[in-house]
Amino acid sequence: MQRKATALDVAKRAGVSRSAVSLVLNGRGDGNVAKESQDRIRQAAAELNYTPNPIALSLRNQRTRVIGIVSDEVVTSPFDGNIIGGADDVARSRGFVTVVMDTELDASRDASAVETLLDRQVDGLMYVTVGLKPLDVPQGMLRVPSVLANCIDNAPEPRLHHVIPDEVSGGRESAQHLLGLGHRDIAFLAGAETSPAAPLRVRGYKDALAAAGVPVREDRIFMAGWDIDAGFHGAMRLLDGVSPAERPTAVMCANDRLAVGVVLAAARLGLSVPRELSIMGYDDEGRIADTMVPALTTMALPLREMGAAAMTRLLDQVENGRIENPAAGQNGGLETMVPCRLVVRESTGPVPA
Amino acid sequence: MQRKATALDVAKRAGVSRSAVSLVLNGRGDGNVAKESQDRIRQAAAELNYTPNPIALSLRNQRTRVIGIVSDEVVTSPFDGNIIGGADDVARSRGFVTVVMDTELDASRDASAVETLLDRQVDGLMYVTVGLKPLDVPQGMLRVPSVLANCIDNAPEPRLHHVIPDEVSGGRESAQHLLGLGHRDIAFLAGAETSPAAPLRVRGYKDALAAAGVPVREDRIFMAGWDIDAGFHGAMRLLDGVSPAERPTAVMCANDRLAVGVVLAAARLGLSVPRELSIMGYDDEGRIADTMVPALTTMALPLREMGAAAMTRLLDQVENGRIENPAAGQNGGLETMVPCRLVVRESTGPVPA
DNA sequence: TTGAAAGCGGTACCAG
DNA sequence: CTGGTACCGCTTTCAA
Repeated sequence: MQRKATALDVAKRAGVSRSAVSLVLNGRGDGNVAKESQDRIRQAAAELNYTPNPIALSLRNQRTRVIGIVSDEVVTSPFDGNIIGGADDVARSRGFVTVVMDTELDASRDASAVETLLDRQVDGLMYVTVGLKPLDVPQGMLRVPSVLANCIDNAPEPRLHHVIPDEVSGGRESAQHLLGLGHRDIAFLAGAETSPAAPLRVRGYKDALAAAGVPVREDRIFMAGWDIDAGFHGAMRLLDGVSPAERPTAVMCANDRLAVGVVLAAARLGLSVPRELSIMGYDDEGRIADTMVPALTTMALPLREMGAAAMTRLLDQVENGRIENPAAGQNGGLETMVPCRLVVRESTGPVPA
Repeated sequence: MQRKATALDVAKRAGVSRSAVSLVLNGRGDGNVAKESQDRIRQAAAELNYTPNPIALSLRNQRTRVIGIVSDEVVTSPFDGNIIGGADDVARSRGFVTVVMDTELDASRDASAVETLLDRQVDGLMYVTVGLKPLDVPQGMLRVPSVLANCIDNAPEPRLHHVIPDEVSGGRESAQHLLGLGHRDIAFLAGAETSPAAPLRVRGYKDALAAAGVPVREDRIFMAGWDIDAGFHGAMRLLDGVSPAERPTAVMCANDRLAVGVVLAAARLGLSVPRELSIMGYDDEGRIADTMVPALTTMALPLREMGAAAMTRLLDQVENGRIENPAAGQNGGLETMVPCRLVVRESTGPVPA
């Protein structure tokens, strides 16, 4: 395959000038170019398989139709990749291309990633994180339309719109599911305070209990961590050597990995799930929650929806030519909250008699 | 912040012409531009914070210093993201930018992703997959320097260089680890035939047994799948209701998730790991193998190294200007195999007396 | 209705 | 050693 056809090639073949080609192919032919020439141009373009060179377009128009996505570790970690998936769907469907740069949690790479992207003239920027967290927004993001997915502008006066999951109601609905099954003693392995998601989910959990008239016991809430071993040890503390009467009948976990640890502990202790103990996860992590034995009831994070919502918002801004950062408080709409979704599988059941 | 400085701005400030600026800043000043002008130019450039516009550069040079990475589902799945991490490290260190497009396993998006990237004039392409697999190479990849990571050109006459893990020796060394601990009856949950990795690991396993003079029992090898439930049910079949004498003393798994299932089954059955049963994983999946209880002994996939090797190879080609695809057999070097790495943790131990 | 020409930001060639 | 100029591919203005 030889060099790609240029507008000049098309013009020659159609016997017109480059300007005519440009006009016609951009829909501004009528009233400027003779109908007949228009046909010849379109035909020639088709024959030559012509598409304009995006680089020349970028240089000329000062717009690239590229959206830069900076992630803390979405690409390299096993989590939350679907935020990017959802974002990319929307971008592609609107004729944009996304380019992803992952800083692998090295905060010093944030600024340089943004600068690189800006240098390449991206039309907009999106920052995505694994797990809800506050973000020190790189300065450069304020120079083009930008949006935050799964993170929140960590500044006294937030400047960027963010799209996040509704963690409070996620925690609330998880607890409600368990309450609905008759459980009254529900422990909560709540992750770690280092993530803002943990306290929010705890708040939801407490709200639900309170609303149901069930007393909240602080000693039933553990901030242990996010991994399998934390779930295992937390569960052992809760269950090992404890008489059935004193033991919680259900354990809510702040993610599915904790729940795996709890299931494992239950197996070690000979406790049947969900007959003797109900266990809930959170996240609906692919190929964990659904393939666990028993399959985990969990609260699904709306990852694709979050990505899609964030990208939609961003592109609206880009296409409306709002080059300036949306001043805070402009219309109060600095936050989009996407609801989580309860997924009932087999690890939860009615409270034991 | 206003418009970025251009070469013209620098030229004006230094009192020279644009051409002089270009020469000096590209190191071709000596012998062409007076020493003194050179200093003024460099100074002016520094003051104005000048960097050349990459888009203009691309248009002019017909080279973008962008490498396109197409992935089947590396971004959106929890696996193998570190291949991209390793590749990106190398690219960045050599002044290239990578742009990743994930087709989310939709093969029909392959070609269009490649075309989009080509259209944007990437200097090279890399295709990355989750798990070793044959790849129907999109036509477009043959038009620029390209390389395959974790996949193999699925054509009668392979055309593209690929970088893959050495699965045979991975399987062999896994088995050798167990053999070394005294195990003689080692079962293997080998994934599924749909992946070429499975038979390769099986071959390594058989090689090791044969070399140690241990008879291979086909009924000890299960092709069950890749997920937790497959591991669980496979293990139950192997262990449940079987007398200690007839039971394997170790189970090798083709990935860490299977191993999680096996650990779970062992817990259900009251078998202590590794005292009564040794369990090995494969992959060294982050935050699974290392946080499992007990932590999994496993065979680590050299993901970062693979990404780095593939990118190094690709950039060498790009920079040597080898625009044509490297004809097969050119120097026999169409394959790079990277060794896996044994990681010993707590799920394996000496064979029970 | 058409085509010539300028300009986006560079690089590289070539007279002077 | 220097500055002018053409060109990369496209859009857009403007004169004919």
